[in-house]
Amino acid sequence: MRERDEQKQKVIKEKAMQMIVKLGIEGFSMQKLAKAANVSPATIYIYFKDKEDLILQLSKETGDKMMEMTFKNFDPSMNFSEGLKLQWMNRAKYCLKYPEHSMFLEQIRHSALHDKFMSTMGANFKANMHAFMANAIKRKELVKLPVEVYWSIAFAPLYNLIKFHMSGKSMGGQKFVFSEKIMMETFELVLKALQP
Amino acid sequence: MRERDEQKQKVIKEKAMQMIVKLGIEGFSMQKLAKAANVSPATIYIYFKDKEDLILQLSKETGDKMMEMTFKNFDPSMNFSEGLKLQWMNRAKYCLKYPEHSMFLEQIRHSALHDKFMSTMGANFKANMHAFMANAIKRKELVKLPVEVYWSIAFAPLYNLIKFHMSGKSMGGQKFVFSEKIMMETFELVLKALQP
DNA sequence: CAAATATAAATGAATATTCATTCACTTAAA
DNA sequence: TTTAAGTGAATGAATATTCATTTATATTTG
Repeated sequence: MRERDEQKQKVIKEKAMQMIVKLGIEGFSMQKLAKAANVSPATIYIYFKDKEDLILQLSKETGDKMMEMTFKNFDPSMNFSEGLKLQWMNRAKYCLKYPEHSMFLEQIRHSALHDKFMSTMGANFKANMHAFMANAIKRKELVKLPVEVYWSIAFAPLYNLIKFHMSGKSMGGQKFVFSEKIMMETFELVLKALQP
Repeated sequence: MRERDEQKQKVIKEKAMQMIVKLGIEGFSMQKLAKAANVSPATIYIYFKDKEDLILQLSKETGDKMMEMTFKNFDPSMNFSEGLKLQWMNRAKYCLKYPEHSMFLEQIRHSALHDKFMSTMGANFKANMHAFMANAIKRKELVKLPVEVYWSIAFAPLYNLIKFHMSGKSMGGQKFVFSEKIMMETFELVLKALQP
């Protein structure tokens, strides 16, 4: 019996991600992928049921790693400003260390596959965040508000900065580069909004 | 000489937008569009140079209308909290009145055509926003900060709420419906962050 | 005023390419 | 020797775009 060449699967996944990031899902095809990964189109079908399965598997792995890094060293019982800051740092670190992965996830988020992807995503992420919020509100370190409002203020600004950074420019087309200084300046204002 | 049936072009554009919103750019094709709009594929090429031209024209028109509504009754010399509130109201109104248009623009924003689209977009939008910021800072109604930080705090939370609303759910997959109450609650916190 | 002409709109079928996927086959190694 | 990995070429459907015609109508003629 011949063994699977796991290296081969790795190359297929890497090239698939690169291709989706560069060309969008609309520009991604199995035949182009086969060429880029130096395998026969048929080989891809040994490792993945079909195109959708390939993209979903890739999404799940990437999403899991992102979640793992986001909650590294995090505990829902943490003091609010510390806990939020840790999450900002973790998220930023992930996006800057793996820009390709985070751009890939962004593509998935805006594709027709988004729902199928989300249904595989962590339920304990939700639990974690709720516990963190509830603790912070009880300790009067956070104003009382709906989760959606909380999330929108606590994280949307960070993701927006990262989006500017990724595209290399902000709204007018002006150049923009992310820095810890800019991030912390933004963080302090967000904290001001959320603290009682 | 036979005249162009402008109604026909209108139907083509409407169906194109619907199709892109429903299926994503990756699921959009000229032949499917022809069928949906009840015209011959060749007819589309009378009105548009090619597929890209069609999408870009549609994007430009949609983007222009969005900008127009966003800055309705707005003046950069307005008092800060009033001016920002007006923009929030205008943006929310646009997204809720034309959900299809705003979802379409969201698709374009995350497609390979995004750069070409942005290059056609308003330069006076940039000027407007800068003037508004500068005035507000001078009057000490807004803390001094880089445009990117300003934008990320001033608008990203609103767009995030709208995104939740459009998808009908928030982060955990929980149901979510936008309301003016929720919006104003968020707005007040954003204001707290941005005011000195 | 009506018939003829000119012109561009509109078309359905065709083209050449690319797509996802499968098949009959070869190759490596347990 | 057996088993599954791996293949290149094929399949049939879908893709963007064009072609040779037909159709409608504004203008020009008789």
